[in-house]
Amino acid sequence: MSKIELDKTDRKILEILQSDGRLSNQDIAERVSLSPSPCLRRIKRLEEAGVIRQYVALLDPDKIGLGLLAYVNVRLEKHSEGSSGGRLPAHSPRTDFAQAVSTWPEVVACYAMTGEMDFLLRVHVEDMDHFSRFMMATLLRHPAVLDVKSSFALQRIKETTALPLV
Amino acid sequence: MSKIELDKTDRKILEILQSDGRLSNQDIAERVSLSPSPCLRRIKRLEEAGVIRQYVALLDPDKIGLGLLAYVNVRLEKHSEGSSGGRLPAHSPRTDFAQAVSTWPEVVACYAMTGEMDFLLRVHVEDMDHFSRFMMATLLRHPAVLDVKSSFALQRIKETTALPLV
DNA sequence: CGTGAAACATTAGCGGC
DNA sequence: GCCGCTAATGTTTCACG
Repeated sequence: MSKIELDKTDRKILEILQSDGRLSNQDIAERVSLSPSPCLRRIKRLEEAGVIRQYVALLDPDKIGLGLLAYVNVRLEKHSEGSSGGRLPAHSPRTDFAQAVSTWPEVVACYAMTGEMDFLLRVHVEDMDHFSRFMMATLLRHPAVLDVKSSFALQRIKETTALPLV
Repeated sequence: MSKIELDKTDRKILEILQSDGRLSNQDIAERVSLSPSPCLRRIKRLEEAGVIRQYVALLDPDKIGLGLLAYVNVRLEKHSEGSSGGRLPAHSPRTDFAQAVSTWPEVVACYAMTGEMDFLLRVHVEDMDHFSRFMMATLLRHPAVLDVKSSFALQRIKETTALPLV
């Protein structure tokens, strides 16, 4: 569940796989100056420990017609529970909203956040038209939503899935 | 550069590769009811067209000691250019800032945004201590930065790199 | 689009440091 | 403990029908 011990070679392997997840074990082995079998054993160990969570292909949003990236701050209605003490209710506005979000394909990420706004959503859509349809027909129609503030990406300065290896 | 024509089979392939980027061509071929060679030809075409941008391994931030995810809104100083008309200056606060951001490993994403705040940064760090060091020693020390507002992720409701295929 | 064959990659077992 | 060899098995890739 928590932190894993990584030596220099492990970090090198992770760096390589974060930048090219399809390199062959042989190539990786060569780059970390190991023979294929111990290299593969390390990779397997990292996968089983959950350090490597998944291998994926990253697509270009523009090439598949998703030209607009929005970040939407959402504030939910305050639910006055009152009665049942500190217990988490099975159907709070929060859990309802979290469940709904998971089913909306436009929303690729959603975090509960500190600060005034309760949630931050990352939304990929075709254009403003699609975005406003999503807002009117889906997000603003959800009963738990109190208000929202949207911002749109004008320019991608930096964007990587590779985490810094400390 | 712009949109590419995708048929049903292409979309199926992309969906599969977005969820498992290391599946063998043979497996993919089977799942889309094709034999390996036309399947490989399609994948190669999608890679060359730039629809598939990259294959990567996704790591678990907690497992490598990056327990804190922050979103930081940054506002830059207003630069009074005045003289040189509409031309983009080679050293505006904006381009300086964009270049600096690219070199900070904690910042994994940065977008220029609409709205009051000029930039949105996604920042992965170990803990609050590391975060406040990053703020004091790096972000707030940059001459172009006017002010910042930070929020922290309390809970990951949804997080995927897979884009919805329209 | 599919077949087949050569080139290449993966992976388990075993011995050595 | 971790490394590297070997050998069987499986995969990719391309010319050709």
